[in-house]
Amino acid sequence: MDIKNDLSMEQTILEVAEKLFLEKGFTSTSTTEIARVAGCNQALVHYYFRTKDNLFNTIFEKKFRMLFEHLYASQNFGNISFSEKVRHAVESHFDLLTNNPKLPLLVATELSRLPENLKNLRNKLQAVPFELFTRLNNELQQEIDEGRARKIELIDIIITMVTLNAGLFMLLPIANGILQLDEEHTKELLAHRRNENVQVILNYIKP
Amino acid sequence: MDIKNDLSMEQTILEVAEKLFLEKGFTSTSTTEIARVAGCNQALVHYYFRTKDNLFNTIFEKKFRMLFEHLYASQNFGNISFSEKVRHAVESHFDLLTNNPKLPLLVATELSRLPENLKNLRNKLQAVPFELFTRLNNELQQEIDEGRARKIELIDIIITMVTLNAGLFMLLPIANGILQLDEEHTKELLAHRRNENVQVILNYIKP
DNA sequence: GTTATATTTAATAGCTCTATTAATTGGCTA
DNA sequence: TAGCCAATTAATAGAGCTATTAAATATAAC
Repeated sequence: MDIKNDLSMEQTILEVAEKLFLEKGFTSTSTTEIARVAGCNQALVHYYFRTKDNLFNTIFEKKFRMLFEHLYASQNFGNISFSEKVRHAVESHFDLLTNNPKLPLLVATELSRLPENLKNLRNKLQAVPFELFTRLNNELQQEIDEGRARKIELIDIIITMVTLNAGLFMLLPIANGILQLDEEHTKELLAHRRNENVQVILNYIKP
Repeated sequence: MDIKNDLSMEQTILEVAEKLFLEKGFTSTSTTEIARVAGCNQALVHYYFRTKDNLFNTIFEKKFRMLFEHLYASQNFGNISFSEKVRHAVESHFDLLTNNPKLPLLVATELSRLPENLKNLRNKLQAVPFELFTRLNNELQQEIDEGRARKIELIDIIITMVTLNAGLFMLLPIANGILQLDEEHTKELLAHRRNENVQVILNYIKP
């Protein structure tokens, strides 16, 4: 049905699998369906990746790593004010999710249901760069000392940002269904909420 | 293994099914396992509920309805200030999720993957009580007019509250895994975030 | 105590899924 | 062209799942 050409079949399988896992989760996606959509025999999926678990973990690890490393990477900016850094972090995180709207739900689902996977992932991730965390913490402390922020913990800012942004994308299909939004209005809603989420965080920090 | 007595077997099956569906989702839960945990023959599950879909929908509809009706019900308070009403709504929503921590993820997962279910649910729900929405909107307008709130839409307050609270519970297992929290520290985190989420919303509204 | 009714079980048909194995095809090289 | 290796397929074992059917057991009614 969905045969792709001019890509190696191994790559095609990976891409099809990623799409299907994101749409339907691990359990509801079968190697049989992956093969059907990729346009190859089902045994080929196992030839390249041996097990369904292997295939899934290959994809999942890459995506999970991306989410995390993005959080660090989005903070490599020098000479702007703290609140501009916060704005940039929120927007950058939001944009990442806009490009990967189904990822938060997949991550939440698969890690809730198989917490032991989280242990493996945790070991494979580079540790949270304490240097970065410390630096941001110092900047925040300075903001507080100079009266530009209320007394607040950095971790709470991060948790608020992540739950707010990821929560929106995880609940978006429901909001769409209830509010009966078409694609155009969904885009508008997202553009609007991007600004609102920035506002929520900035007001949260404001003294 | 988990045989329960002194309840009708039909009720036991319902309770076991609810627990398993919440833990593992629809697809990963089998009627075979439900029967095993309930301590009865697998055919009995189908005797009472005919299909797995039926059983799931019975449970899911009840839970979904609860989530919605709670949102309305938590707003039947007369003589307190608007910001106290907001605080109460956020805390009450948070507490509901504390008692049903796995529900948001189940709802998000199953409705994302089967959007047609959402249509059925939508019809079965009582329509959003416009009277309530209008009344709150009027109160908010008055707050804005009198300078106690900045110019803001009611729907944005609601979206912020729901994504913030539900997002936290959906991501909690991940936070637990990453931060290595035991049960005690998880409780502390939740108690803390309950206050923070109130603060986030109140600051979001503040002029 | 017998009969009707509700509850529960055993057995099984019919699927679909994962994973493996052996055979087939196709391209490249010597 | 023969031979090697990678890519691909056909076939299938073995398992689990849903749903149904018929039989067995318990419960209540008369």
